[in-house]
Amino acid sequence: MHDIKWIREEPNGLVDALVRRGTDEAEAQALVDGLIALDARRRDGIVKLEELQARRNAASKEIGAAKKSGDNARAEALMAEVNGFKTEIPAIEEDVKAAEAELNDTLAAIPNVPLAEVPFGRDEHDNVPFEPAAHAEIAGSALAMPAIRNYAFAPKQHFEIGEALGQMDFEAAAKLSGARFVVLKKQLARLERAIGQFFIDTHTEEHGYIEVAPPVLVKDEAMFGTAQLPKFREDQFPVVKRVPNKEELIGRLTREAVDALRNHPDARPEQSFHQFEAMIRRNLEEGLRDEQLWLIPTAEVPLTNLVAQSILSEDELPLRFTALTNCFRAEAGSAGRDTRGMIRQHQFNKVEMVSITTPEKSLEEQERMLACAQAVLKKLGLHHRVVTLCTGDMGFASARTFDIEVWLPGQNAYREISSVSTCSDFQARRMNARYRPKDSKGPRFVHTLNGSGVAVGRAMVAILETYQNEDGSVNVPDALVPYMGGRTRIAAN
RNA sequence: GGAGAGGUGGCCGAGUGGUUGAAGGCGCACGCCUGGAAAGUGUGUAUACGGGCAACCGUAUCGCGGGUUCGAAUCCCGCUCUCUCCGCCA
Repeated sequence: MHDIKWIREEPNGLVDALVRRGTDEAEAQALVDGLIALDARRRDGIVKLEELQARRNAASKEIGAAKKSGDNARAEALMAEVNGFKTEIPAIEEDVKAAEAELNDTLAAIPNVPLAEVPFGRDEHDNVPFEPAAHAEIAGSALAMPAIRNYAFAPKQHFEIGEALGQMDFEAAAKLSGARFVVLKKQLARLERAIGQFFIDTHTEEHGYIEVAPPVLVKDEAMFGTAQLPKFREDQFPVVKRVPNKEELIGRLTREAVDALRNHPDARPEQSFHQFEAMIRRNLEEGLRDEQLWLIPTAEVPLTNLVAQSILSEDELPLRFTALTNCFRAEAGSAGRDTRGMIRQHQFNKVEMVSITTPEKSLEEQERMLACAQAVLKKLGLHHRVVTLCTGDMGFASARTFDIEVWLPGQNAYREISSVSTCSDFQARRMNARYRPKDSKGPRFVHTLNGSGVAVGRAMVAILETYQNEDGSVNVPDALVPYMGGRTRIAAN
């Protein structure tokens, strides 16, 4: 979410950012002009409103004073004057609210500004190689990049391997849940679990992350904070807890309340019951709404929102959280893509890293986080490369993103296995997450970063394809052997 | 799910319609006192939005939303969260 003050003062900053992300220039200009007009309308309203409120408050105080001194005539006169505001104030209030709501809705759908050094581009073909630089100090980052293995046979794809082992069952999953799910069995089920354990242990024990076990169902506010909502609603899985027999319930409760009032000794005239009934009904309808939660698409959502609505002290930063969770994605726009195998599922496990830092430290932290993600891949001996996403390929909330693409010999291709982003203060604004600088000049917004550390399902895909043998068995990478009960090889049975 | 109690500033806690943005205390900051420190003492100590070059001024905020009123922390309604007891449950 952008600061409207910044837009007001530097409208071209946002226009440029939108154009770099691929918006047509005229369209971007119109959007920004609209924002500025809404902001002007809102502020004009506020000035008028506050003027009236100030007069009302002053008069009310005088009324109090007049009544105290017994000057009833004066009190009456003031009350008559102030009565005039009773329609004027709410009308302006409503207009300010409407302008503000429209302004916020529009702002909420505008993506973050890419950092100046992010390469311009339209899509993933314009991404550029990333050269590892400043993050050599991270444990594991000194390990050499695993080489691409040579095979004396044609390497198979992971689903061919898994199905031949009898331990990866897409048909069973389809029976239970439909397309884009998988059932793992035996050693592959364990391998999946082992990979997650290994990742999270590495990040907590070697990289200083705090392990978190968060809810995977979250409220609208959390999804708004990390910017899945409102724009990407269709990509999410909603979970609704319905209020049963709502209409009947509201009717009954309203009747009971009205009867109670009617039977009250101080019951007022019949007319006031209708007003009362309307109010009760309105409140009940507001209060008994179906409860709507969302399945998280990534642990970024709960982890980042841990700091929502808070003011941290600078000493606490950086905060580094990690979690192993299920992730749920509707994959609404991906019909036909990656339909075979485990690459693109509605449900998968992922280890996520989230850092909360000061603005000064966020770029450095992003490289550190990238190194942490690379470290687990190197320990597994998985060849990969890193790219800096171009402006056109970056996510909505990101100011700069590095993708790690792991080598899949069966597919003969690099596939994304981790995405490491700094969101600058974009999410922090949405969730009002701030910190108090040491030289306290009032609170500032934190910077939030997130990165996969890494996707468990895709890591398993890479392991199966990388460590496959000609006989269909798969070697267990050394780092995972302890997590596999000492087993060094996965074979049928 | 049922019954009850409660939610006030960084913390504790007063406050049932009229200079209460909020007493008092603790904490914190700065000063005085002291050889230095403790004790003592004085002053200050929220956030957001809007206006102003600024000093500063205005508005809003006592869990959240709505209502009554000239005026609400205070009265009414709904929701929510916390605590206690009962029930149910992995």
